[in-house]
Amino acid sequence: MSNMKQIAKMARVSLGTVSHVLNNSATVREPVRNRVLEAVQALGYRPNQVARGLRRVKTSMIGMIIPDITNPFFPAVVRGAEDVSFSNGYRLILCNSDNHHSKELVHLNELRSFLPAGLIVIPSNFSDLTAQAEVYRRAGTGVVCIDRLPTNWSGDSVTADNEEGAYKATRHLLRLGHSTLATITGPLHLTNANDRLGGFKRALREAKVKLAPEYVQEATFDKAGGYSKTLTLLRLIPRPTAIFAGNDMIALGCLLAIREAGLRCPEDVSLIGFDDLDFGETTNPALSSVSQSGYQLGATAANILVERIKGNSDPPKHVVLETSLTIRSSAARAPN
Amino acid sequence: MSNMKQIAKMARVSLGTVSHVLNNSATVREPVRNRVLEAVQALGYRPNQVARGLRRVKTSMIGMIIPDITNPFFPAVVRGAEDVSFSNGYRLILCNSDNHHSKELVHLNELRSFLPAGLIVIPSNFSDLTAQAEVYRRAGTGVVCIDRLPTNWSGDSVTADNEEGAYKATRHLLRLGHSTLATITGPLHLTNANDRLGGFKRALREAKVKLAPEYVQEATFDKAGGYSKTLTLLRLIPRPTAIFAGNDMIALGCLLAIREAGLRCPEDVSLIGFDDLDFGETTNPALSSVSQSGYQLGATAANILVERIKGNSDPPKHVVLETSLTIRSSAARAPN
DNA sequence: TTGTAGGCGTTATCAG
DNA sequence: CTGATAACGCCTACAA
Repeated sequence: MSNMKQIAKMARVSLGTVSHVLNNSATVREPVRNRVLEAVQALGYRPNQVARGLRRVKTSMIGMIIPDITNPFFPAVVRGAEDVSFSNGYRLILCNSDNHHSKELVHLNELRSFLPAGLIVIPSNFSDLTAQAEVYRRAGTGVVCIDRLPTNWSGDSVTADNEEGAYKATRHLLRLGHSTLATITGPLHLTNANDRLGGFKRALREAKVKLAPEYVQEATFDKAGGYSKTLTLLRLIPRPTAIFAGNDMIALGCLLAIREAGLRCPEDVSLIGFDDLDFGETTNPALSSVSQSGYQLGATAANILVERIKGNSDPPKHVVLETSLTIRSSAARAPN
Repeated sequence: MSNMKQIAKMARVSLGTVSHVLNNSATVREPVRNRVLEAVQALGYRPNQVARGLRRVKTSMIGMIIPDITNPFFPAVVRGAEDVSFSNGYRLILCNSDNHHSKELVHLNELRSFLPAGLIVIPSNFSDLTAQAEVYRRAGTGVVCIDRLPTNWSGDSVTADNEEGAYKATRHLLRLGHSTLATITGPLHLTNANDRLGGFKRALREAKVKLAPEYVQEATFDKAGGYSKTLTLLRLIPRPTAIFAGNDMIALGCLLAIREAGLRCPEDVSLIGFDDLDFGETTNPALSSVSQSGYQLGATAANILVERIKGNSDPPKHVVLETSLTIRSSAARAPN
């Protein structure tokens, strides 16, 4: 790999001049400039990112910490972030926290020594990142939280409009004539799970539909959680005729449990999920779901970071992305 | 962030000594050594990875180039790679090639300037990485190809036993009494797609079952590909009673097309996929599929890389991972 | 407009 | 066993 010294020699200029034309840090006369550019071409020179990072005290890498890339909601988020990072000259370092705050902290701490230009994090359970983010901020490194917010978060954030999405889904159920509704939420210490519950409750309140506490079940954001809590719900009297699931994985568990209980979806119990993951199209019945763009979540976060890196120091941004209801066949009119 | 100079000052030793205790590059007397370690503790020192990388001409990052993290087979691969990388002190830089060889080359070229310790790549379409890999190899950087092999690849590789997996699936179909079989393959210039076709053909040959060329359809590795080629297959006379799909995404498309043609799976046409992705459990009918571990694919590759980094210079390794048949309900006895 | 030189934090070589 | 010191490749005052 060639370096600036070789370029300088070949172009018969000094090292500094090479740097100047490469970074436009000083106007260099055309002929000289051209000689440098030609040498760069000839040697296939590319700046050594590591040396540059050391000198600038900031590399062109963006750290991304997510719970688990294996969870089907996250790949799109990562892709969105990677795309805008890449097109702005940044690379993504991917870290999985498995939703453990301790692992998240390890990543946060260790990533610092890589001098990333910024950080995108989907907080783990019980996350409080105030202290760590402050360390980064002091080093001039932006941190943006997405999808859910850690406690006390006051920095940049991008989230979906979870409350509104849940509200729309619940209204849809209500309009279909359901009056015994239930919900299986994600872990309620997660802001997204909690906001969705809020939207669900608001819709019921507005429709003056009662909600007994047993009809709200908290689960983990996965199939197993949805499955077991659905079994619980289906034993209730009166049995709910509609379930709003905190996300599609939970909804998948619901579907399994409903089938196993010898009931039919949507004839006996209607179901709406959240996230609108790909598999929803091909479940039986096809899953109605609140659609949010994971891609946009990641892309928006990366964009904010790029702005911050460029020097934007506006007060923290809190972007809230729209959600919409995708109607398929898992929600139908309430049985009499 | 503290640095070695501060450690040295606090421990009243020279910079070099600090380096020696940190890297065990020389035996340092207990008391001195302890003073250093204490200072490290006290200041919460962590080596600056960027400076270290510059000096060593090698960072502790592993580059990973995959087609698209959004394709449901790849997240597990990435996770496997990330896990063993992380536990060995390496971080993963994730790049998406979208299966374009040109984008893959851009990544390959640009990643060099980050001085990665190694590279894991799932080759794109029509990939020939010989030249690039040679450049890396000369720099002492290992490159391991996984899942499918680029043309002329002679370096380290990890793949699934695609031929054997396809063979098992086809045998299963044969044993169920099918005699008019068809397959929808992935793009046949991809080694994995081609190997699967090979296994399919071998099973038929051994069973002395004829295979007319129209019963082999090549498609892209996705739902759309499976859908349109299934429509083609179902128009054939005699209509195939069993389809072996090149992967689960294709199988999903098959399912849709079969349904749309007014036929039933598995009563009218049996179906087996490849990859055994999560959604296969919840399609209707649940999808039988050849199971391969994406996680192992990634983890094994990372392990090879770690060995190479440690200095292992054995001849290229070609690890082939086992595949197994997961039987669910999409394949049944042939209709009379 | 161009060149010079110091230093970013580490590691490695080589004296002592 | 420990300490100086010179790189690694790049950027940026500052000088010329």
